[in-house]
Amino acid sequence: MGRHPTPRPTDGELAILEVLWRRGPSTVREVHDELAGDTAYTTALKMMQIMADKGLATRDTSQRSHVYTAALDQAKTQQWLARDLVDRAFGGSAAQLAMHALSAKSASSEERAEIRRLLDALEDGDPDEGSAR
Amino acid sequence: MGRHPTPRPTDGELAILEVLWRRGPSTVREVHDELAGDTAYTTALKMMQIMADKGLATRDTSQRSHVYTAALDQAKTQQWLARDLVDRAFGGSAAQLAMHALSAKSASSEERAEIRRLLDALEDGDPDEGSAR
DNA sequence: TGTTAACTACGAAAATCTTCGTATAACCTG
DNA sequence: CAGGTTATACGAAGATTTTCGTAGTTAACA
Repeated sequence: MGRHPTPRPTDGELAILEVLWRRGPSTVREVHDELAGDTAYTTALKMMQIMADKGLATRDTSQRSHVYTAALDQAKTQQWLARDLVDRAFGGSAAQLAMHALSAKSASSEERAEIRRLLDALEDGDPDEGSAR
Repeated sequence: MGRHPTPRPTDGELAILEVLWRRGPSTVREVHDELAGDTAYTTALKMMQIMADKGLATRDTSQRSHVYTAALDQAKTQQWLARDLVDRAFGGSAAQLAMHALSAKSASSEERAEIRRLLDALEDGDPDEGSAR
């Protein structure tokens, strides 16, 4: 089974995942109704079927209306998307991505404080780790 | 012509852009030789032609061997990729992306210090801007 | 109970990505 | 200058993404 390393979700899939995260397990109808765009019902259906095939979502087919659930929670997915971009475009440096993101779109002072707290926590965690691999 | 909003570079295109950034303006042969994978010369050629069509790269055809140049420098591209991911998967919050990236792949103490300096600079720039926009 | 409504499955089309083979044209070299 | 080398152009195939229409099935209800 799933010998795939789980592919990166496409834009369309990400939009559906967002609905699943917000609503929790949902039927195609429920997801389709929340999707902003004006796509046909069967488009959402097909995408969700493909997502189940790929392992991006799981589905319960015990009822007539199948119920889909995101395979990974939002935080885990965000983490993996962040790591993926770090590897593909930032030479593996998370700090580089963090800084480019903050430069591109600045954060509120509250968010900045939160980042400082995270940095403090990392500081405690490993006082010095250099650019380990 | 190219009235495209400049599409996101694909994985293959990003690999080529990385070579162009490292080497500066280069011919297809030069890029192909540096590309890790064992793809055919004409594959690199085709991709670079498409990149020129899309506006990801420009090319000088005055010589027999055309010379390609990345349209955007690495920093600008990284900034736009970061912003793009922030919008697609982090609800527009750069801070969220920054934190997920740092959690997924921690940074060295030196990098952490650099991030603090950036935060300080942002602090000065706009003492308080909340979640404006 | 016979229609209508709601669902899933299937197939297919248009776009884009990635991969090359082949055809041509231009350049060197002896 | 002939023959081999190196470039670009073109076209095409297989995969994937996004989009639906249609078909067939199950459920609801009047």
